[in-house]
Amino acid sequence: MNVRTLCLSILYEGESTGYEIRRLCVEGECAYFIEASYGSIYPALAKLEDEGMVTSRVEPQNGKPAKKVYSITAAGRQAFAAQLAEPLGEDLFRSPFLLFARYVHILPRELVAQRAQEFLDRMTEKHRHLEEAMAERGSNASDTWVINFGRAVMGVAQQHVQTHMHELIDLALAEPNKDAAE
Amino acid sequence: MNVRTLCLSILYEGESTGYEIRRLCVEGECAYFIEASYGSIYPALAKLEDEGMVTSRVEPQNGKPAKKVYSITAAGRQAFAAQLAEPLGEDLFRSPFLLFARYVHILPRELVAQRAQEFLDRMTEKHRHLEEAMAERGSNASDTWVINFGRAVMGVAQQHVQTHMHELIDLALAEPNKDAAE
DNA sequence: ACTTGCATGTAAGTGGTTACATGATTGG
DNA sequence: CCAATCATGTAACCACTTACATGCAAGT
Repeated sequence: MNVRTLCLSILYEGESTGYEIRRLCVEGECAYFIEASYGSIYPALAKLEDEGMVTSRVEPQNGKPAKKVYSITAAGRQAFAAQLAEPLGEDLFRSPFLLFARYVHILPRELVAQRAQEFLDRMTEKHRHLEEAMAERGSNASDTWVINFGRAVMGVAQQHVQTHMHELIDLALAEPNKDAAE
Repeated sequence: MNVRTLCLSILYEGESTGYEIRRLCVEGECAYFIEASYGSIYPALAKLEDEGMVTSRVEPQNGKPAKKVYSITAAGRQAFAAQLAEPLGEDLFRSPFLLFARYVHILPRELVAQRAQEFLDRMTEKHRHLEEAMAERGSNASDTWVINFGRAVMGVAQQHVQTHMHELIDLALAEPNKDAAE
């Protein structure tokens, strides 16, 4: 979905700031994987305030710059629920690596090995992250459901790459003469 | 990646037209899941021709409008390979349904059941599509690798939803009085 | 008569990202 | 002294989507 809805969903759970919302998405607890930058979050929050979906208060901090804490309003909650009731957009999976993988036969073996390892590392990291999220907190039941879905999917993805990456690497071009160079 | 690279990747395998490229993506064989509309494909092809990455020839057809068949050039092949050698963008998975799922406790049971079913149907369809792609054609080894990855992931995704969707539905709001209405 | 499929393309709009601007404080 | 973290925001840019414009032929 869009950043607007993302903001409402986070504020639905409790007060937050633009900075924190961004952190939640990038490093974050957001198990359903979405990313947003400041350049989209701050304008979205400002617009939501304009529309009366959220309110803000400035909270000074000692040693740190003041922060603008946003809270969702009744209208905001209603708008969010209405949004969820509307037909959902399609789920999309975009993988530059899988495009890369289709052309390993024209690429040097070394590069393929490196990219495959990087892909595996990212899968492993995401899986580990979800395992952690599960173990840590007493999240509510639906959050748990979402995390478990993610765990299941990431689990096989990681395992599949781990056990089959060498097959992909073997399809790559013979590495350009390394010994001959020296 | 971007539409430009997408076009090069398809033309790398053989001649094609803007119309066909779009069909390949939307309905298509493109196992690594990407979508693009005419509004992005046609300009991308025109620009690639400007840059000498592709050439085109107009092919009249009887009963159908003439089509513009594009072919990749040596420069195009080189540019594509160079593109693949560059650091890959991150794989991203965006699921409106998983956002929806986190808030089932504030949504009517009927709606949740419907959306969950729709989600399952889409998973099943995608999985079936990959199974078909595998069975059908004598695709090359790297394409097969990519399809197998997709099959593995889609397989568990589908199965997980199938076996656990009722748990999610049970978390929904009690359905608003239906019998009382009449 | 109307819709669907084939086929190409443009213009306007959207929903973002990247980079910049600012500034205080803490830690290496 | 420099980098990083906290914190907010804007402006320029980008890729892509949606809707429009055009047109012919075959099927219903």
